[in-house]
Amino acid sequence: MTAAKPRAVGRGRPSKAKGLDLKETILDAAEGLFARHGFHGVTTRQVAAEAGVDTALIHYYFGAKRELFDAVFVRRAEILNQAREASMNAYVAAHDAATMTVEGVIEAFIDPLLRISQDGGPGWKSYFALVAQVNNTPAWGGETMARFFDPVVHQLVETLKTVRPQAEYRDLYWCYQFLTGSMMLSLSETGRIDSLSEGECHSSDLEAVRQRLFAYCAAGFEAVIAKHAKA
Amino acid sequence: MTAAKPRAVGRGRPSKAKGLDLKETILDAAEGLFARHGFHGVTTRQVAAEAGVDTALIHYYFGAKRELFDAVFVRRAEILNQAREASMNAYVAAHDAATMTVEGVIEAFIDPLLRISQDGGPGWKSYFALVAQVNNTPAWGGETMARFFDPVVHQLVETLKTVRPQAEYRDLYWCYQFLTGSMMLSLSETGRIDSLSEGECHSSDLEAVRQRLFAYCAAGFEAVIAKHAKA
DNA sequence: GTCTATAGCTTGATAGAC
DNA sequence: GTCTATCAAGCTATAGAC
Repeated sequence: MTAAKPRAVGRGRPSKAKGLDLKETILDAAEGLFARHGFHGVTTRQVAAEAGVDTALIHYYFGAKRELFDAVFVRRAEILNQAREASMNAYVAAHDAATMTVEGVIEAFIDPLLRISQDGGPGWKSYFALVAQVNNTPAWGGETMARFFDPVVHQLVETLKTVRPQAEYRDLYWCYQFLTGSMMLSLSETGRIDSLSEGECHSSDLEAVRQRLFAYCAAGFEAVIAKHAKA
Repeated sequence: MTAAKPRAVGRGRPSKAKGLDLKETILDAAEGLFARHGFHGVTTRQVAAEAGVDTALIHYYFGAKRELFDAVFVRRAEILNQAREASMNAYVAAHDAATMTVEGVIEAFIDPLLRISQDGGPGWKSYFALVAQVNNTPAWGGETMARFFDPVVHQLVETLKTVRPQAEYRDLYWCYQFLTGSMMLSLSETGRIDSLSEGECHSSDLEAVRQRLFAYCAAGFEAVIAKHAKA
C-alpha cells in the first residue's frame, strides 16, 4: 500500500552517499509518513523502507523515534518563523499608522505560508499537514506549537493592537485561535472540501484560499472588536 | 500517567454487571484514550485497563480494534446531527426571509455543539477532541467526516443560500471550511490559548467562544460574499 | 458472559561484523 | 558509515475453560 519504491540517494552507488544527504533523505521520508499517519501510526521500519536505508541507520543518526519526529518538526519551523517575521516587518516598514489595516497585517502573517506551500514542493505540503495535526493534538500539541510558534504570534497580536488600540487582548487572542484553525485546516489540504462541494472546490487550490481567507479573517476580527467596543 | 484506576461498573460485583453497561463502559474508556492519543497511540490493553475489564472482552464485544474506534465515532454522531438539524429547522421555522440573518443561521448550526459540550459531561469533551483530530487527519479523516457529517453541512449551505441568494456556492463552501476549522479547534480545547494569552483566555471557556465565534464567522461570510459580488 | 492462557507477529533498539 | 542479525518487549487476536 504505502510500500513505495526505495529511493536511491546521492550519486553513484548508495554506499558512496554522504551522511548529510542520507540524513535529509531520512527526514523527507519520515516527514511524509508522519504527516499522513501521525507519530504512532508510523514505524521506524516504514521510514527506513521509504528512505531506502537500513533500520539501524535511523537510530544511528537520530536516536529514538521521538527524536526523529522532533528533528522533522524543527527542520522547517525556523524557516517558517523567519519568513513570517520578515513579511510582517516589511509590512510595518512600508506603512504608517494611517495606512495599516487589519487585513494587511493578517495577509502579511498568513501569505508567507501559502506561498511556501505553493512553491516549496511536496515536502512542505507534508510539513503543513503535520503541523495541522499537531495543532489539534490534545496530549502534547498545544505545548509543541507554543514552543515553536508563539513568538511570531505575539508579534501578530502586538501589531494588530497598534492598528486597533481600542481592541482588548482577550478578543485578539480568541480571534487568533479562530484564524489559526481556518488557516491550518486549509494548509493541510485534507480533500474534504472536494467531495463536500461535489467538485466545485479543491483543497489543493491555495489561490482560492488566498482570495478569501484574508478578507474572511479580517472581517471577523473587526466584527469582534466592534462588538466588544460598543458593549 | 494515564494509568487511571479501573472503574467499577454497574451495581454489586463486577461479574454481575450487564453486558450493555459493560459495552458503554468500554466505549467511554476508548473514547477518552483515542481522543488524547489518536487511534494508533492507544492499545486495546490500555482500553481494557481503563475500563476495568479484560482484554478479551473488547474483542468479544467489538471485534477488531478499528471496529471499536468506529463504534466510538458512531455513537454520538447521530445525536449531534439530530441536534443540529433540529436547531436549524427551528430557526428557519421561527423566521421569514426578511428576518433571517447569516449570523442567525450560523449560530443555529454551531450553538448546539457548544451547548452539548458545556452540559454533556466529560464524554462529550473527549468526543469533540476526537472529531477535531479526525477532521485534520489527511489519510482517512476527510472521508470519515464526509460519511457522518455531510448532510447537515449541506443543509447549512442551502439555508445560507436562501438568505444570500446572490452568493456563489464556491464561496459558501470555502467559508464553511474556514468556519469548521475555527469551530473544531475551539471545541477540542487543546489549552494552547491558555499559555499563548498568558492566562487571559482559557480554552475551556466556551461561553467566551460563543460570544465571539458567531459574529466572527458571520462577518467573514458576508465579507467574502460581498467581495465576490462586486468583482 | 467473563476470564486464563497463549499463539503469532511486529515493534523499537542495539551489538558487532565489515 | 553501513549492514546483518537479533533481542526483549509489547502488540492484536483467539481458543478454550468456567
